[in-house]
Amino acid sequence: MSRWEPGARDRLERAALDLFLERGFDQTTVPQIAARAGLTTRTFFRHFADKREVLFAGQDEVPALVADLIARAPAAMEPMDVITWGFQIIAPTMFQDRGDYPRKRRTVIDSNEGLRERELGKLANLSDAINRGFQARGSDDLTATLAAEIAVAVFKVAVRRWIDQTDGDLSAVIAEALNALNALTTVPRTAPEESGHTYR
Amino acid sequence: MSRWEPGARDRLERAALDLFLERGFDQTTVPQIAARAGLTTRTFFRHFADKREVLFAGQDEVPALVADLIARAPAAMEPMDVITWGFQIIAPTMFQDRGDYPRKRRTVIDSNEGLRERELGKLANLSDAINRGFQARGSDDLTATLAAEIAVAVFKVAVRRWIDQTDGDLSAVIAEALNALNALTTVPRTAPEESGHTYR
DNA sequence: GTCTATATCGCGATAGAC
DNA sequence: GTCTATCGCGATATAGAC
Repeated sequence: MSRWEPGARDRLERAALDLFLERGFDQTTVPQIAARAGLTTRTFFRHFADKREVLFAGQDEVPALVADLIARAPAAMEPMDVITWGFQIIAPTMFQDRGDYPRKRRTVIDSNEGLRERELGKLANLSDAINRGFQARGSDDLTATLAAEIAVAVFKVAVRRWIDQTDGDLSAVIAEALNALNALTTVPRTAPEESGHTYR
Repeated sequence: MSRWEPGARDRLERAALDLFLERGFDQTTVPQIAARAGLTTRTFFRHFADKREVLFAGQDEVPALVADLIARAPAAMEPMDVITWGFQIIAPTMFQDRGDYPRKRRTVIDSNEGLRERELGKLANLSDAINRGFQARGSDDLTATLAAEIAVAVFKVAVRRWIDQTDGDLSAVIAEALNALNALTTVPRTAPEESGHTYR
């Protein structure tokens, strides 16, 4: 829609990922990324707040989408069921047809402390949105916060496992993680006690 | 023990926290911190990898300590019980006699995205150590990872609540969080089913 | 798009402890 | 002498200001 080549943002993302894989994140400079995309350093920073952000493009809309989803869940559903239900809805479409991209991206992120931190920050934003979603449904602060943390933990663990195993679909891995969580939290206590269990 | 004033590291930490509170994290420069501590910029970076690290001094030993604790738990204990047991042991001594420091520190960290990310990174290190600890006890990878995530989530939520409420002791807040977690994960499902529950 | 501040780090020197 | 903490200089890239 202008005199510039379209898809500048996209070209920057690709150039960056390629360079990160070729020479490492630290060894790649922003001028190098910009040059490979046929753009200037200034343009890079117009599109991305910092060098790390180029690996997290479009992720800032996710929290709002998930919040919407939670708001749409049947009102009577308990938090853990909302989580299970929500995963069933979004898992099938997540990371659809992204080819090698998720794996490459993970390789780069895992290789750098700063990138791992940035990813955790993005997940924390997601957790906050989920937290607010549950509070909007009437959960108390503590319950909503814990539920949000658990949802994100399951998501994080499942996605990593899904990427590690070349085959399989994400829904199955998520179901597996939810089952493991269930087993973990419902296992009989070493000191057996009644249902109204209380930690002291 | 030398011609230099001792406690350089300590002075840097104090100077940094004070300046961060006075003028904000971004508005504070490393030379300013060093100057207030009576040292040079170069010395600051010899003690701390970057400007953020000065707020996380000594936290790198925590994962190893927690791993030790997990290794010492009775072998028959299930993961969730190890977590409860572990909290009971360390909670009473955590943040003992730190006065205003935890609250001031939290104020600064909450005020800056980069600092929040760094904190999440530290907690991820803790989670990894716990994960390995559970795997060493024989838990499968998925169970250990989820248990570690849950432990850290409870810790994170509890500490924040403890800081927010001026009074109260940490043990009580942790117990409260564990109870909420228990309620969250054992609540009857909306579609009631038998004990060997499986998500699909 | 240009200019600039400053975070960050490599290297060599120095000063006292042992 | 060795070891360690510190300092001073200089270089570079990020990131924000203009």
